[in-house]
Amino acid sequence: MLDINLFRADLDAATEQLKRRGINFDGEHFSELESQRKTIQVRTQALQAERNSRSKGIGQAKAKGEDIAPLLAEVGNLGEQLKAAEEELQGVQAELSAIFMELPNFLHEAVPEGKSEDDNVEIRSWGKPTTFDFDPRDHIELGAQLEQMDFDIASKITGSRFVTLSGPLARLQRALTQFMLDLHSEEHGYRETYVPFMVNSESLKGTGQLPKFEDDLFKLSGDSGYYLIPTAEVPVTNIVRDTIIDANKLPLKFVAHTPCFRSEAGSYGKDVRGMVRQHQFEKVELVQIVRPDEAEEAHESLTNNAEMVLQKLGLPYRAVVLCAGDTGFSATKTYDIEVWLPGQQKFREISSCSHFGNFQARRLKARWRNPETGKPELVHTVNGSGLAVGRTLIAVMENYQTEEGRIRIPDVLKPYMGNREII
RNA sequence: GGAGAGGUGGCUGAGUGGCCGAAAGCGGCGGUCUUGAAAACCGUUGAGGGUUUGUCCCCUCCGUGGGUUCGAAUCCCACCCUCUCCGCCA
Repeated sequence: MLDINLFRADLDAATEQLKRRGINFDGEHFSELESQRKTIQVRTQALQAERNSRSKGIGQAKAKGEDIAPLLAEVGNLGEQLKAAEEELQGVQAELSAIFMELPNFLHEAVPEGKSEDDNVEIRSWGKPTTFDFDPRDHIELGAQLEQMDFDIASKITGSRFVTLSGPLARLQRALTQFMLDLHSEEHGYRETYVPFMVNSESLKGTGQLPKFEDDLFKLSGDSGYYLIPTAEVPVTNIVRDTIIDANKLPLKFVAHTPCFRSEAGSYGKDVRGMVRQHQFEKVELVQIVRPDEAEEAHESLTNNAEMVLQKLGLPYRAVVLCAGDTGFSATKTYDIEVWLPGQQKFREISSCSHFGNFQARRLKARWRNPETGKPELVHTVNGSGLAVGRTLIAVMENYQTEEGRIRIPDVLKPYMGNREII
């Protein structure tokens, strides 16, 4: 959530910021609500103060054994006035809060202007797109030929956008997961974390998926109100919701492997074939909770941590900074890492690393105690995929394929594959 | 699923209608003492918001949401969570 004080202090500047997001903020409506809020709040608090002092007076009179009947009569309809004022205030505050809950984060000044992913800017690349002396197959064909990846069976079991893996290919996905978890926990200093795969709506509000993006989520029936997680970011970041963290505990660095569930509403016709866009997929997620002055650096290093997975796997990739129109709701700046997929002859997103500033922290009430001020202040949050396991599996399959349609095992995965060389 | 107990400040824990934002202890911070440290002693120490910039005043918060009352941590209702026992069960 954005800081309402930025809007009070300089409404024009705030409105300008939102324009970069393509949002026309109704400043007049806001100002009107704000002045209402001010008036009503002052009145409400004055009434509360009066109630308190009169009640106190009655208490003291009673303690002295005086007759309190005249004092009670004086109170009159104060209670009713107060109740009305409190309800009015609540109404205005709810309206303001609803507006702010739906406003996206301000963009970092380094974010390039632009409307779609075509306007993202490459910042670096690693490796060269893999070349073959035969026509490379895509993962769908490879998986089918190996008889270890089946979309038809999955659609029978459940529906479209699911997959079954079997045999060595299923193990390869597990190997990738293990490899990533080990790399980040042993070499990059993240704490391995296991979390619930279902969350309540408070957690989803905290990280920004709700209230605006309910359609992208799977909600459980029944009265729990729980949702399947769209990413481990939700349960992991909510670890620090409603807490004040000691300065010496920061930064907190978590790595978690979870399945992710996304309804992919609005993506009909996109990546309908194959494992690129599924309702269920595995992901290893990196989350950092940091001091504000260390956030930029944390974002860079977290992105590097994610890239290291691809380097160790020997998969060519490039990193881009997302343009204004492509940057997600809660993020102030996002780097996407795109891996080379020979089957599509394209770079495809395999990780998205975002810096949220204090946007999530404000919703989460996640704070740290700044030793310099002695006061609780909002932390900053940074996270990214490290990596999307399903897409990494695809990338390994397509980049490591042989002419016969088999898959060589990257060196770093061999220990996790019983030293197997090839599938 | 059934029966019972309980949710209070960073922690432990008192508080059954007004003098309670809340005892006491621990912890934290500052100081005295000390060559230094410990101990001891003294002081201090919740969060959010409003008004204002007059650092004076005011408001809210004792699991959450309602209610009763002039007045609620305290009484009533609903819900959530934790613990114990029984049942069922990976």
